[in-house]
Amino acid sequence: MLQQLETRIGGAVSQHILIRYGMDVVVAMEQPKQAAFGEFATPVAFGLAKQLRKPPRAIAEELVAELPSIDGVASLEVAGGGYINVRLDRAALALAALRGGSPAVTEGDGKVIVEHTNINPNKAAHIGHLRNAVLGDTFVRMLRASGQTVEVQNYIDNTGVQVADVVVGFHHLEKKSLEEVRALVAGEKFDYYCWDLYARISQYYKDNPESLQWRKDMLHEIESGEGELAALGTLVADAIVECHLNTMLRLGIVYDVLPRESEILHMQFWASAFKQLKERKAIYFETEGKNKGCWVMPGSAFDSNREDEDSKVIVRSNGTVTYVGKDIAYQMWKFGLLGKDFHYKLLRTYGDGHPLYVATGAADAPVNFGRGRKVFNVIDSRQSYLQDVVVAGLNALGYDEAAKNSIHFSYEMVALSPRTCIEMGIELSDEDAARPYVEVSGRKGLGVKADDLIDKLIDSALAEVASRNEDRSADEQFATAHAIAIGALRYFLLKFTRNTVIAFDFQEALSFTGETGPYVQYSAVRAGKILSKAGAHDAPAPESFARLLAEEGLWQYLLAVSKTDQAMASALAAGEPAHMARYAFQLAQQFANFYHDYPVIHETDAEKRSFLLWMTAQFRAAFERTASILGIPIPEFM
RNA sequence: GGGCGCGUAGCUCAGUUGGAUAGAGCAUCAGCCUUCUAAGCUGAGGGUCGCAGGUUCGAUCCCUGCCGCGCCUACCA
Repeated sequence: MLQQLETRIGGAVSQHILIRYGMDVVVAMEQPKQAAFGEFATPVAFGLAKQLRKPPRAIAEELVAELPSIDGVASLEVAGGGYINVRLDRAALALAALRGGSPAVTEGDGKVIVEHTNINPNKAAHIGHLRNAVLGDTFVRMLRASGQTVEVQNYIDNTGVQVADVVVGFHHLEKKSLEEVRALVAGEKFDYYCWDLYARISQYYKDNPESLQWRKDMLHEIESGEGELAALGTLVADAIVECHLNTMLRLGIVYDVLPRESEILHMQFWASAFKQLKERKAIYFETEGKNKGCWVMPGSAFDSNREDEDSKVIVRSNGTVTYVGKDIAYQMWKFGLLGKDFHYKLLRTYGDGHPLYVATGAADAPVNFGRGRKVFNVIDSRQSYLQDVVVAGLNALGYDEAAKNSIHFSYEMVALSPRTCIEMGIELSDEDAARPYVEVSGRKGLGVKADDLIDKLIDSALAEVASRNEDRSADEQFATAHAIAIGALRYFLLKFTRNTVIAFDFQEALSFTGETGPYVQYSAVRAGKILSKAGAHDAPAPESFARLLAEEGLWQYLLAVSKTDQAMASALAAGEPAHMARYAFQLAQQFANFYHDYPVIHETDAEKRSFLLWMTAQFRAAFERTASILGIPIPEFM
């Protein structure tokens, strides 16, 4: 509601400038550095100064004197060299909050598709995958909270090189039969087993380059979809997908549909895309040079600085399509531009009844996916070049709208701090030890597994919870520890802006104090505790608002809880879940101060006590809304 | 070589389309638990916003050059 007020004030000033000076300007509203300057400020007079040939301060004074009164605004003041500071009508804001201002919801005009996670189904998920999934999931929650219809896709590359490599490992290195691998799948931590096997086969290739032929042959077997080895590939990939879904579920991350590469192949999505690309001359057949015999996209199509010689191979000389080619087909499908569709079957139903479908070749479940208006691909920034090629493909096909609405929601990688590498017993070269971080590598088996990290967080939280809450049952303690682990992990991954490389460090990730998820949870729990202890209470008397809000501290707290929508709007506009996380932290800081300054339950002034309880409830509501957008659960106790 | 990104306190990072005295956490030091949970609160120290120019009334932010670092630049994904 503060959000709407800000827009309204900006609009009123803009309107007045248009009438008074005949100038159409956008009035920027900002938050003053100091609370003493008021709630909003605009430097609009500075911008007008040059054109009006008047000092900014004179213009500001003119504006303040002539502006008609604005609803919800108590006063306007000129400050500094020409700022216009806005002071709000405190009681009016409180009254609006009491009546329950509706959260700002933008009307969605079509489905938004968010694709995230996309882990190769050949080994356990690691910390880098978690950043992708948590960013994607949080962004989805933000979009949904703002009223948009969102479909969450998790693409499964179940026929790619990485799966083939692990199958090679099972077949050639371990000489295991389908049945033997089936037994492994039924056991514990199959994804961990594959993690090690993948590292082994990668090393084996390195030591025995001639064995790379195994990989080529295996890819053919898997792509054909027939025979024992293809069955082995399916077994491995499906089992690992289950592991990943379970890992993500621990963090509250769920999906709507899993499109799969195997279906893209078998349903010949690529053939349709290939036909269109050829017809529209988006790609051409290279007859000379290093790419002779390939279908390529000219470099100038996806990068204006490139020469056409820097073309990107889409179809190899042996006739097989590259990943980018398949990705173009998949992206076309997302917009409903391919003229083909998957069929689906129900893969699982989540605890809350939410169904998850997986793509299949034959009709089964009567559901539809795709046909999005806007598509966000959550993919790390190392793949920006490939994402450019995909968009260029859409452009070349004449799908300008789709190209414009294809958004690479990029983020930097998660690396490991040298200290953490040493803790994990990873040997570092002198060169690596001197760097600020060390890149993780699935091939080397170098990385922090997601489940290990979650386990470690739960253990650490449980020790703390148990020592503080001896009277609680083991189940209750565990539930809280789990919530704290999720809160700590999700907040840790969200507090960095997207283009910051995270140097993962156990000590920082396991911290529960300071700017962390548990700090936010702790504040929310404390607010809940006050409310439950106070029991039923009446709404505060509106007549008391003016008196109580004259107290600067209380006014600042009311402002803080009223800023959730603003934080959301900012986070959404910037595409930065980190902004939402920061707001959650600031809210927690505000509550910590409130908690310290006002002994709510012990307040003797009845009117004030009623108001303080109401304020506590406002805090609690803001926490619940914000935490749920961040996917951070609030435990019953801490 | 080219493309993209980064460089802000001892460390890790924010910094709202250019705006008022550049912020937070950690770490360090000094305080605060018979009062709704100390996973907390208060205070202190700590800055040439990589360097040099330019644009502007005003630059951490925009432009140019330079220095340092990272990623990408495959008929891998």
